[in-house]
Amino acid sequence: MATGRTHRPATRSRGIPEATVARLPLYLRALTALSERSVPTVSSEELAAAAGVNSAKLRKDFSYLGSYGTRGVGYDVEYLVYQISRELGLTQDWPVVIVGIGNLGAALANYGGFASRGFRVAALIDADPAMAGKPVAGIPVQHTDELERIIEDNGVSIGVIATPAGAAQQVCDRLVAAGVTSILNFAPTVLTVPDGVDVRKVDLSIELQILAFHEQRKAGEESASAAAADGAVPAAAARRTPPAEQGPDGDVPAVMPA
Amino acid sequence: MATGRTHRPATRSRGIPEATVARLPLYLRALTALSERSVPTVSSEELAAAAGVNSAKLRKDFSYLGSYGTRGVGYDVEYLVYQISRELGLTQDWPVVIVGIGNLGAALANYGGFASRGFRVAALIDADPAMAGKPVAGIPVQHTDELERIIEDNGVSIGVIATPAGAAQQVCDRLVAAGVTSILNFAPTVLTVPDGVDVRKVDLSIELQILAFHEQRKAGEESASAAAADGAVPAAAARRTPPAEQGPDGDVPAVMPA
DNA sequence: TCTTGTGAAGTTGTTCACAGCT
DNA sequence: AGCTGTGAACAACTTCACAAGA
Repeated sequence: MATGRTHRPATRSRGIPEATVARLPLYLRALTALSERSVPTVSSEELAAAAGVNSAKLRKDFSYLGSYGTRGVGYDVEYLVYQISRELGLTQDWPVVIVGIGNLGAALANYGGFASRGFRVAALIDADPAMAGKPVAGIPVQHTDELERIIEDNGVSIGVIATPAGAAQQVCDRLVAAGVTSILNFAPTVLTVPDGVDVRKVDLSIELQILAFHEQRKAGEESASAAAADGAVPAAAARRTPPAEQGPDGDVPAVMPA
Repeated sequence: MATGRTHRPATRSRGIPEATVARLPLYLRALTALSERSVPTVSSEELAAAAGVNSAKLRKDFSYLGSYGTRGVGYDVEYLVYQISRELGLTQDWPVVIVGIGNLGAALANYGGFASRGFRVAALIDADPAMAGKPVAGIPVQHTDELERIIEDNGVSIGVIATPAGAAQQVCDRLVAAGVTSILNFAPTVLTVPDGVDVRKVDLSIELQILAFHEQRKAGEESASAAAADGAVPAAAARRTPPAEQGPDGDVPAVMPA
């Protein structure tokens, strides 16, 4: 379970850094926008600006994919779109199931960007028998009893969990047992999965807490942390202040692969 | 290391690593669960397991907050809950506005975990006049025209954007102009903000694409990347395969502070 | 004895700066 | 002349391994 990182399938670029993989969708989005405006080529500087990163990072990222640019000119937009899509596996069809069709599940089912790239909502699954048959985003909700059959019949390998926290691990176990090997978890729980299964998590509450941390720092910039380590709960401090000198820089995980 | 830790935690936390900050909410959740079961103390090993990290990392993380543990014993659950809450700024009240009350915005408004820790939905805002006055999650939706007044009246410093991509930047600009300094962005766009404003983003599509990347790797483990860099689109490859030896290890950003 | 707290080593990610190609 | 691609320096983060202390 430790780092079994000794695979080298010979050819150059096996082993794209995770940080790079995480940015490829960003580049792809920016490139798609350029493509729609029929822009033929783009420099690392321009593309980096559109994606919100710096150009050195972008060039380094692309260097892991191969030498797809032209010195003195830039990158061919269409070609890059294709290469990145291929690298991400978006040239194939990914059937996805969403489990837990509450407010969030319904929102996800309705989310357009879903279908836009290779992803197809193969089924919506909910534990509430009253939901069964009701269409959400044009797709009839099916009961949890059908879960295993649906996974098998559709060759689903990616599952989205949008259930309450209490049900998430159990749903996860069933998904994995049925053959799912990638899970996107919206439930506020840590999921335990066997090796070989990826879990990514999205947690609103965690994101807000991280923002609150920085927000608090902005507020108390010079007010020394005098009454600090004690047990005394400080009476509500000032909430709004003029923005501090500088926001923090650098990205942060919100994710937990297995 | 940097922190001179002799007797008084005093100026403890100048510069908690971002990676650590991002994990504090995770620890807090695990601790809260223990607290509810009236567990008095917990070891780094146990707590790490509950939070889904390894114990060395957890101890290192806690060491940035101060020496809150007892050697040979572990950590006092209640005390740690308080210390982390305080560090994250959750001992104060954070009024939050949600802009864009579509499927997702409504889901967020209904999300329970919201209120559970210091966060309070101060207002829901939507551009559709037909929505105005309608209650969502018990809170009446207000029109975008009111945005600036709402921010001011409630001293809001955290805004959540759940609008379509096209409207996000404009909404963001207005939020910032009105005094918001932290933004959680669900719209699939890169937001540009002035220094001192934090942006975190949550993007379903990006998460799925990252999963697809790893999923593709699992499938083609030994099929050499023969027909690789060419322009030829490979006919849909096998989709399901037995899990590979090892899932990838290490976390990945899904976020973009400014 | 047991578990924390932490230097030191190792790993991954970012930025610099410039050689090399068009 | 301009822009990519990349080695090398730097910075952040993680893991190791063990001394210190309850």
